[in-house]
Parts: sequence; C-alpha cells; structure tokens
Amino acid sequence: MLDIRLIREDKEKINELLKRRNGELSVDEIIEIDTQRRKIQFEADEFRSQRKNISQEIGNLKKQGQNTDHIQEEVRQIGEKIKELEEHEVTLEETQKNLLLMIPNTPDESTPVGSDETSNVEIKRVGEPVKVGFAQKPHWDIAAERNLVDFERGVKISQSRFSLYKGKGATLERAIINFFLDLHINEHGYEEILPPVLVNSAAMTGTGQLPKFAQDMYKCEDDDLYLIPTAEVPVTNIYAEEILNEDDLPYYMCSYTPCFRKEAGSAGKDTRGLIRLHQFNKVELVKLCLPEKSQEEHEKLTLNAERTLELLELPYRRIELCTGDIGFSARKCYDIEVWLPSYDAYKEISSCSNFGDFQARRANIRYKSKATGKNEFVHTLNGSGLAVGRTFAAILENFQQEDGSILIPKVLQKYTGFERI
RNA sequence: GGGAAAGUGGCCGAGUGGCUGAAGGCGGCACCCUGCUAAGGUGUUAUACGGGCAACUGUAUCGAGGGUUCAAAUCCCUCCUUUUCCGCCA
Repeated sequence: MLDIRLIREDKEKINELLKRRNGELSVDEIIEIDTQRRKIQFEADEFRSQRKNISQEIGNLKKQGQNTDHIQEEVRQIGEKIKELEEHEVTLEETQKNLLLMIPNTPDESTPVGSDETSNVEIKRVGEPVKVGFAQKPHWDIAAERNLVDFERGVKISQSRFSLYKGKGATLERAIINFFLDLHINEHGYEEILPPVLVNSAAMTGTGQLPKFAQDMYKCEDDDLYLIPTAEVPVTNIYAEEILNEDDLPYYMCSYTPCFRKEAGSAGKDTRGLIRLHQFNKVELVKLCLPEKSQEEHEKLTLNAERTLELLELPYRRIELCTGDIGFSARKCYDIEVWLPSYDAYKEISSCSNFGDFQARRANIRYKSKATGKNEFVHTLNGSGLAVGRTFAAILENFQQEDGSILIPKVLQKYTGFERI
C-alpha cells in the first residue's frame, strides 16, 4: 500500500512512477476521495465535539435537578447529523482503502524501465551450460523412466498439474529441501520457520495477494482460509500489527512449505514436467529490516539464494526485472534463472524482491525508531531459496549421464544417502 | 462440536452510565539529590486520522462489529480469542 500522504504531497511523481509499470495506473481518483474524506471527517469531528460538550453539560444540569428536555432534543438532532456524516465517512474510508489496496508499489528508481520481459537486464552469468556428447532428455522423461515421479497417478488422485514423487525421487526432493534449509540456517543466519499453510484473508492482504489476485489462489469456501501460494505470506505476516524493537532488526527467516497456485491464465505454458504445477515445494527467505538497510539486505539475500546453485554446480544467471515485469508489491526484483537443457534456456528458479514499506504498511509491521522516537514501518524482502521442484528438474537434466543415470551433486549426497540414480 | 468464565495502555491491575484516554503499581525516559556498585525525590511516558505556517488543537480508540441513550470501558446483541470442563483425535 502506498502512503496516502506521499500521494497527496507529490501526485505527479507517484503517477509517473506507476506509469513505468504496465497498464493505466493513476492515483487521481484516490486524491479526490481523500479530499472529500478529510472534509467530511472535519465536519463530523466538529459535531462530535459539540455533542460531547453538551452531553457533559446535561449531566451537570441534571445533578442540579434542572430540566434538560429541550437540550436533549437538540443533541439528539446533532446525533442524527453525526450518524449521517459517519456513514458517509465510512463509505469514503472504505473506498479509499480499497483503491489503495489495488494500486501496486512504485518501482524503485533503479529498476530498469520497460514494458515487458524483453527489457529485463542480465546482471551476471555463473557456470557454463555443459556440452555433452549425447542426446539430453528432458526431466519428465528421465523422471518417468527412473520411476522418480508418477505424473499420471498424481493427476488421477488429484487433478492435472499435480504430481507424485516416488522412491528415490521423493528422497531427492526431500534432500534438496534439507540442503537448502541447513545452508540458510547454518551458514546464512536465518531462523527456520514452519508456518501454517492455510492463512486468513488478512495475511493474504498483508503481503499483497488480496484483493487483486484472489482468482490465483485456492480458497476454503467454508472458512476465511486460503492455501498459501508461497511461504512469504505466513512468514512476512508473523509480525503483522506489531511494533518491533529496533535492536531486534533485521529478522532473517527461512521456511520450507508446499505452495499452491491456481495459475489462472497459464494454460498451455510449461505443460510437461515439474516446472509449473498447482502444488510445489519451496524454501523461502524472508527479511524484515530497517528502511535504510533494505537495499543492502536485498543484495545479500539474492547472493544467499545464488549460493545454493553454486554449491549444486548448476549454471545460472541473474536478471533484473524491468518495471513492466516486476510483481505487484515489489519495487525492485532480481530473478535467478537456472540452465535447463530441455528448454535450451535459463528458467526462473528464484525471485528476490525488495518491497520497501509496501507490505509493512498493509500488514502494519512497525518498529520503534531510536532516531525519531516514533513508530516507523519496516522494510520487507523475500526470495526463493529455492524452488525445490525446479531444482529437482535442473539436477535431473544437468546431471544426466550417457548411460541414463543421474549423478547426485556432491553437496546433496549426504542428504540422499546415494550418489547416483 | 457442547458447556462455563474471561478479554482495559509496554506489562500488572482499578473502574457497572456523565467530571475516565482511562486511578494505582511495574517498566521506560528526563532532571534533582545522595560519596559509594544502589536507593530516594520530581516530572514525564499510547496509537490512528484530521485542522493549523507554527505554537497548538479536534475526533476516535478499554478484543471486533452492531444497538440502546442527550451521554457507553461500563447496559443489550452478534462474532473472535483465551482459559477450563466434556466429547473427539495425531
């Protein structure tokens, strides 16, 4: 959520930044509502003040045994006016809030400007895609042949785009999860969190999935509960509505969860294999930090995610998303892409974003600032560290051998208990 | 799932219709005092949204939302949460 005061102060600037994103975005309507709202609030406050004073006076008069009927009638009429104004006030407040919740974050000044992914900027490339002397198979063929994933039966017991890991496939998936967690916890200083995977609408609103992206999520119809699309949602919201100690910041949190996405509108894309499923595993990194530190923390978080690929010896690159491609809540975002031979391309495996105070304002996560003595919003960040299913696919494809077997990356072997599949 | 009790400021805790944004205590902060590793004294100490160049000022907030009333922390209704008894269960 953007700061209404900033919008009021410099509407042109905000509009200009929003225009860098795709679509027609403007805060003009919000400004109008806000102006009306303040006018009504002022009027209502005046009347409430009157009522308060006169009511007190009635109390005093009654104690003296005086008749107060005509004054009571007067206040009753003021009360009716207040009720009327309050209804208007509430409507305007809700309208303004709803509009604000639908406005995406303003991109950071450093975010490259562009309308779609063609304007994304490659930042770096690490590792060389291996050139092998045999025909490489896509991971879905490898996984099926080696009985690691049962795509058909996953669909049978659920729906299309759900899959079922088996045997060494399941072990490998679990090994990857544990490797990621141990690395981030023991070497990068994150605290492990194992959160609920069903969360309420307040949490979903806090991180920005609601109200705009309701159609992308699985909802439990009988309850105010949604399956999380990412651990970002429960973990970022842990400290919602709280005031944190400045000394306790930054918070580094790391969380494995399954993730659930309807991915409405993605039909036809990545239809085979493990790349785009309705349920997948992910280890997520989340940080809450001081505003002045968020840029630095963003770089560090991205390096933490990249380190997983370096240790797994998987070739990757980092790109910076342009203004037309960054997510709704983000002001700056790096994607990490892993080399996938079946795609003959790099494929997104992590997305590391700095949200500034956008989510903190929605979720009301603040800290007591020593400098100002006031409560200020923290900055929030997160990034995948990493998507597990895509890592699984990348390992199968990049580590396949000519005889059809798959070598397990060295760092994973102590987690799998085997060196080859 | 059923019954009972409870939800007040950073914490503890008073407060059953008006003078309560809220006593008192703890904690925090500031200053004062005292020659002794600490104690004492005084003051101060919530948040949000408005108005004002500013000093300052208005309103709201006692779990949430409604209602009654001239007036609600206080009365009524609904919901949520916590504790507890029963049931069920991993």
